[in-house]
Amino acid sequence: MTATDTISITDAASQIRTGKQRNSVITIHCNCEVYYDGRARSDLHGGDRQITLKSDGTVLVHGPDGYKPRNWLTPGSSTTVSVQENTLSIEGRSTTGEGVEELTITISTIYDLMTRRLIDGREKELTGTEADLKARLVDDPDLIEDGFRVSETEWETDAGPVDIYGFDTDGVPVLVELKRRQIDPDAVHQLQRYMQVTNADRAADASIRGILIAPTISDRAEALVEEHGFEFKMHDPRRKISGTASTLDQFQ
Amino acid sequence: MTATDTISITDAASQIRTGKQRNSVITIHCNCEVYYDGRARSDLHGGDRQITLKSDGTVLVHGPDGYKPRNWLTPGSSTTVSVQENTLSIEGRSTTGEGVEELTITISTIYDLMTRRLIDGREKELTGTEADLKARLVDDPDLIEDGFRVSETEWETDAGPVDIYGFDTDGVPVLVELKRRQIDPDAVHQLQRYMQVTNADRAADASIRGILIAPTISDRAEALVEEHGFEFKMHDPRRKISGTASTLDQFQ
DNA sequence: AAGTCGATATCGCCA
DNA sequence: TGGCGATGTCGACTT
Repeated sequence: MTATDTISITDAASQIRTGKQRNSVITIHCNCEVYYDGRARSDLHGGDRQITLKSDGTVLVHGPDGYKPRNWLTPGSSTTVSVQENTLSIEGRSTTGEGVEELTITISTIYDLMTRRLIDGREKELTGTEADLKARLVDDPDLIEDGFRVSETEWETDAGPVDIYGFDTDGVPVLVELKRRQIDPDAVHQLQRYMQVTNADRAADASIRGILIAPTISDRAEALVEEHGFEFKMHDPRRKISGTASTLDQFQ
Repeated sequence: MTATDTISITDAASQIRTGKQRNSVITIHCNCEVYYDGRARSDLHGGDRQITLKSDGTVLVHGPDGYKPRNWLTPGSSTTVSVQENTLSIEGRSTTGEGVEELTITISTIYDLMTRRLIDGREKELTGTEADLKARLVDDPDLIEDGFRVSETEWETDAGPVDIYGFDTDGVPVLVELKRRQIDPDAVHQLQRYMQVTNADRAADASIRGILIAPTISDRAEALVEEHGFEFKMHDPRRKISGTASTLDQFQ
């Protein structure tokens, strides 16, 4: 046994090779450098990281902080392991995307290593998405506006699909743009383009309304909303839709 | 010792608590269910996963495949560990973002567990980004167009910052929009908005050019480019910029 | 295969 | 701190 609390390079190489053969997930705590060349190029200096080799070829190099990996290879990559004098190299290669991507991990010290065959389905129930919001509004159009009548969802135009297309109580056509997050200028411009191509198909003076539905709106976006004569309605993607501040009470 | 190759719930709880106190990264291979409630809501059924508790509060629940975690909490979250009859619960809570987010992991079996203090700086050299491309074009404007003169980068307009603003050999103003990836319709619309607000500040008949620079362009985007009278120039973010197909030879 | 768009996007920059 | 755009975005869905 070695004096330090680490795993020998040769032991680690053996375990990694066995794990790969068994389609196991391999997780390592180590000190390493990482070089990446592909869509971009990066040099990650020496440091302690967690390395994950998934059974679908994914490679993740995580630091001790942050949501995103410091470096990675996307699913479908292939990896090889090799032993040098005092280092263990893991070289990954991906050709699934456009062009070749390569990741070279040079490990100087291995603190911990574990391999395990992980079996997991993909079943996950997720609610609170934009699709859920749309479904609820279609199911109960009064939430958009009293007497609103839905004509079509994902209504195709030359500028792309409109989330909800319908008519108000006066029979005036309405384009509805949904966002589960804050409305930014892009969202307003998107609605603006829908309005343009839609109006182009109609009499020039035909009236048509544009409504944006989201939990919040940025200042710049709000200015654009007023400029274009659109309307903004608050909503909580987790609850029922609300009107603007002045009409909030009716839904409380 | 137990007959199966697993770790006892109480042992695991002890190790996790100790690891958290030491600001270690904790990595677990286990069978678990995960419930999330926050910006959305999700139910992840039982399966084998890799769980990572980072020293900054980040929680990641990875399956055996894919780049993205099945569930997660962003940095700054706090976690508590508790032991039930036959399960180990890790409950995480984040209040850093807008609203509260909660993640509940119920572990039925622990296959492997390791904790380690990982020390890593944030130093990483990355090249091939849009910023790099812009720097190279500013450094050598002839790459954009022979005789091009850069006036400003990130030039602020009412529609947002223009990547590069300059003049061609005839003194005609040029707005340049850069993308390190393919030009999509959004990018063309973005340039269109810059053109609009810029032209609004000038004589209505003042000429001004719009150039999009990217490695490729989608069909729909190309149609928009022609419609608006813009120009598209190919570039390889890793190499030197090229002209359109007809002028490619001059750079070969 | 390519295009398009949503995301519990995350992340960094700058006002 | 909020707004805004880039990301080696990823991933799902449509054509």
